[in-house]
Amino acid sequence: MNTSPQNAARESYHHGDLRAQLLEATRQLVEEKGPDQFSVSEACRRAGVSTAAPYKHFKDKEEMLHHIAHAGMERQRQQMLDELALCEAGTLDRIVAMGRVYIRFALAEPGVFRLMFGLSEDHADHCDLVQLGDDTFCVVQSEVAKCHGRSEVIESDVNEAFLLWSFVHGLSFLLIDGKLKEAKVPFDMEITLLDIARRVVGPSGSEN
Amino acid sequence: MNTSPQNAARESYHHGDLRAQLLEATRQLVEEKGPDQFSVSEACRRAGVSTAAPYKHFKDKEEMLHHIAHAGMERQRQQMLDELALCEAGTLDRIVAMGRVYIRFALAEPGVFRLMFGLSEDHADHCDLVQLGDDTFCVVQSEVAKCHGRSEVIESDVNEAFLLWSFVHGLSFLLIDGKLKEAKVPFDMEITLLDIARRVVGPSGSEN
DNA sequence: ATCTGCATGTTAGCACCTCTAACATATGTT
DNA sequence: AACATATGTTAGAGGTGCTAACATGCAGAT
Repeated sequence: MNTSPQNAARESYHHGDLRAQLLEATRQLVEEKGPDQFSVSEACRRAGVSTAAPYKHFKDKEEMLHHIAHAGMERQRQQMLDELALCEAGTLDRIVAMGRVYIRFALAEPGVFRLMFGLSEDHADHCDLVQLGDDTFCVVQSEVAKCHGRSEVIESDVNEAFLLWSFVHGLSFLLIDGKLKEAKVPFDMEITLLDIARRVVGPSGSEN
Repeated sequence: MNTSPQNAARESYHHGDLRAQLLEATRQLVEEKGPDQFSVSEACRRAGVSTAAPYKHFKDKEEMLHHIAHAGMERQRQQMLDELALCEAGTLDRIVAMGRVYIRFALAEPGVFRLMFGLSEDHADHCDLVQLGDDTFCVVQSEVAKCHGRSEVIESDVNEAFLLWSFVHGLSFLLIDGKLKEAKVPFDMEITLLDIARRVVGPSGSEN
């Protein structure tokens, strides 16, 4: 807790803010090198501590990454809520806005985005991540229902929300994996999102 | 080249079929543990050779995984062509069939599927993977055009094909990541695919 | 048939990584 | 002041990717 807890060079034996600084280093490295290439050692180097230090704050490497993924989901969710606050209620614009935020987040933080969804889905332990994702999904369902003039979510709303989610999720991955560069697909994000919203939250394609 | 190149216990100094056997072990491990958890050492153990042996056949770990991803793409592509051969030309069924194969492959071989798309998109080196993906994507474009009664692919076909790809890609990942378990989305694959095909390769949602 | 070259296996070892144990130092409670 | 606790350190075990140097066997030239 000396002059500058930010700087690596510290004068006191104790760090003062190591936990937060390790998490920040982890987040940066996940972005720079990708979740796979992240190493605890490198985060330690960046924070200016020994390689054993993190284990006073985190159970293991997985737990560090888990925190990053969790924070990412909360950031993404908050961005959605912020964007929704700017749109008129019950309009397709709100659907488009959520998709825009989803994809914008993926493009802005591809490393964290990959972590959020790529992190092992091994049942428990990560149930808070699953919970956060579900919460966000529920917001989408609710918006779809409102577009149809309903205040209650019915099964077809769930279905349409899930179609929308699949689409933006897939588009996000194709974009950050660069699959659309070579395939020379000329597309405008805003138009595409509106197009999809119209096609999905519109006249149904089948009786079901 | 003795009695059984399959069995780990070999009598001769030389293995006879190490390259193929290492690739098979790699494929198995990628499925069992996931691409991240795969280790060359373990593949060696499974093939019954020392940890240095693979480097007579492959440049590095990355190259081994690359082969698995490549083989996966070819398998997926072949499955698509096989399935297409069973469908009547110019029908939506063909679109549905391709989506079905895509998702079925992801569910059957999630490890390889992740590898196919998760493997570093670092420019060159993997250009053959990109090429294979593009080839498959071109087939989708062509099928979309045929559904519209065209023999030539025009820009709107590319766009619709890309919407379809995004959707099945996203759905595949959501499924193998188990995101749809907790969200209790009740859906029938065949109906959903047909639904999407109708919505996308149907009346456009916007003028563009 | 033998010699010799090359492909393909081995062991040894470096550098790096995760994580633990044992020890050191600062902090705050009594 | 004494002590318990939190949080840092060094040392090291065990795993991993990969290379260098050496060993073995196959195959073609003489």
